[in-house]
Amino acid sequence: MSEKTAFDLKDFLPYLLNQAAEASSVEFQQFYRARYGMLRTEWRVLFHLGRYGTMTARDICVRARLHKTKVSRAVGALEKKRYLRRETDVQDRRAEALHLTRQGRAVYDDLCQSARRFDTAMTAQFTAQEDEILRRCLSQIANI
Amino acid sequence: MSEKTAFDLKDFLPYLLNQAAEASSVEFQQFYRARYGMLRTEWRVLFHLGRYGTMTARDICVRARLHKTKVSRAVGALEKKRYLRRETDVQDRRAEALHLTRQGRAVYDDLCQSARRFDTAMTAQFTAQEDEILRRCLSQIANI
DNA sequence: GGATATTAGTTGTTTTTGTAACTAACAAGC
DNA sequence: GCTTGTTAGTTACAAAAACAACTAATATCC
Repeated sequence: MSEKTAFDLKDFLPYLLNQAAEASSVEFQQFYRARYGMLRTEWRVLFHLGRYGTMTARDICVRARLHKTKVSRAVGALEKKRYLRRETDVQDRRAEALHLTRQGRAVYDDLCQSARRFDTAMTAQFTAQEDEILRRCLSQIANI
Repeated sequence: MSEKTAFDLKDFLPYLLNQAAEASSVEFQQFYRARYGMLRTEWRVLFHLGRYGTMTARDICVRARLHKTKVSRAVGALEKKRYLRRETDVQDRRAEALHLTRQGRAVYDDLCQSARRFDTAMTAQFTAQEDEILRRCLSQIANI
């Protein structure tokens, strides 16, 4: 009988995680989309270049855990917006080093500041202990 | 300078949430996809009908917080798989009451059991206190 | 040195989602 | 009754994601 296995979706951790993730992302997503016409993957790529410096698309794939086609298209879009430039590696002419332009860096700085504010606002509703546990558990689930 | 605003993605709660949500969903998603050819929205709709009984598409929209086009398509797909049937309401001929078939219920039971197992396995890595706080925080973020 | 395998990145095609416009049934006001 | 507005659900079209096949450069092995 299904009575035996009945449970609520709110008791299902993946569901809770998805709902929370979606709710937390909507606002910030609208922000960078409206302001810079960027998609999520583009923001992720921009972030990695801004935060960790020049690297190749492949490096971004590994670090950001994104598929290469997603990265390829995001890089193309960011290039078209003049937020980054590519330079073919002389050693290995398959690879290209990606780096932010001045304009790209300005966008990165702005988005980081906003992200900070978002994070701070979210965190404010929890105690320090809750926040610590929440982040630790999430990191563990995400294998970060 | 960007030094001032530098922060890691793992300090950004929406990012952590998304990574954790994705990681936690992948396995279960592959499961119901491989086994029943279902998409996430279909599983959500099936779940609501199984858990809370006959209702209209609109009810599902409200309860599951899904857009009506998503529900409409999921209902169509589930109907094609013979997991549910619709019956036009005699009072209001716009609305249709949706209910699971015997086969649909069997799938629901099976998926609920699996979901339980997934949840239990995930929870096992945390202490009771961590689990309690994690779920409470997530519910709060998700506005559930 | 040349065949074979790998790797970096792109492009094309198919699914899935998002958005908006639509039909049909009902409700309210006059 | 008839205009106007609202609601349930579908459909058509555009945006985005997923997947597979591709090109070009390099590495490996004999």
